[in-house]
Amino acid sequence: MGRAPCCDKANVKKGPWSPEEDAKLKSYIEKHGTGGNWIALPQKIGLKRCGKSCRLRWLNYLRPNIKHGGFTEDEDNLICSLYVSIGSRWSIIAAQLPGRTDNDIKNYWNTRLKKKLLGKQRREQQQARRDTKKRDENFVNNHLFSMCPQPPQLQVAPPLLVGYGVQESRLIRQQTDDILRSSSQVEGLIFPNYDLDPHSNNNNKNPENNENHRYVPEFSCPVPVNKNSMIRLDPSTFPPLECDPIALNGTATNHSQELDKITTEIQEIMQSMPQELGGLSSTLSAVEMGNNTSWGSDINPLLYPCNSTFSNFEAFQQKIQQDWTFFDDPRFLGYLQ
DNA sequence: AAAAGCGTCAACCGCCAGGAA
DNA sequence: ATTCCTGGCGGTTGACGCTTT
Repeated sequence: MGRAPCCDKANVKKGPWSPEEDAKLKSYIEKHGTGGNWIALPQKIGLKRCGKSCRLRWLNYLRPNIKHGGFTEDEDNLICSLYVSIGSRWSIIAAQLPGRTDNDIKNYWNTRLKKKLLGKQRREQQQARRDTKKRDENFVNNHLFSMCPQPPQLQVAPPLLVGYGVQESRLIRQQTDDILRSSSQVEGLIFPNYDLDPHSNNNNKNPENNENHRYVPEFSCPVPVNKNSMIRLDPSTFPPLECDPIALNGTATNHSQELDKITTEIQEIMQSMPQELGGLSSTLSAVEMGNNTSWGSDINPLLYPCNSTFSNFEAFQQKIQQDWTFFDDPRFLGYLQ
């Protein structure tokens, strides 16, 4: 049995409000207030409207000092920045914009601002990718050795863990993310989280999601490597290559054994994780990865503890090449640029 | 000129939290 | 402690008008 309706739907008018209805509602509320009970209000006035409808009409249209349309540049900026930080909590956003209603702001965002912001973001990201690529090329070509007058002491560690790749099911990714998030041993991690993707329908529904995690825009991940974590999973545990990743999503629950194994593995690794994460300048290659590659929304968290020291760049290169051969795995094609 | 497509926005729907009974 | 009711909220719908084909 569903919930009882708040009013008798059959005897209630729906659709646009007439000027007469507006006048009745407005004059009553101006004289007597709402009486603290919207449901009872329409009967008192003699309006064949649902109480909720009256409330909405008053709050969004009839109430004094309401501004409609004509958003200023400042208001645009404020809405955008609030949206980025708190998501679609329109009532809170509206509270920062005198005279604006949450409904108006929501409509304005959905019809105009979103497109405007996304267009701007896309242009900035394209530019940032070009700039970063150039900067890193310059850095590697011209400055790396000049910055190290002594034989460079490059601290580097192989990736402790290698992330699940594009072929993995969403469920596995979700699970590993959840474990990483819930680990209190590692602080300051930034978790690329598709659930906070502003393009997603489900984003930001749960305020808890926003407390400690930052949204990392897709295709643009200037994430400091030392604040990330990387998971190495044994590629042999991955689903077979010929699996269609989309189909896999639908059947991921059949892989419960595999999930359990991965879960245990990750938990063990998290327990042995150092409190303080390293990640000095020696994480160059990883930085390049983060800034230069097309991670897309499948970006994985990286953890990069420093537990090795190299006396020269060649040794560093060699070690990196060994450790990162994982990425030659065809399953990660497209994962790196 | 008519049809199709698109953008806008008022209004509705359904869920949830919190307070009253 | 539980149930019920209401207000508040965010997502979605659909009417309307404008633009494009």
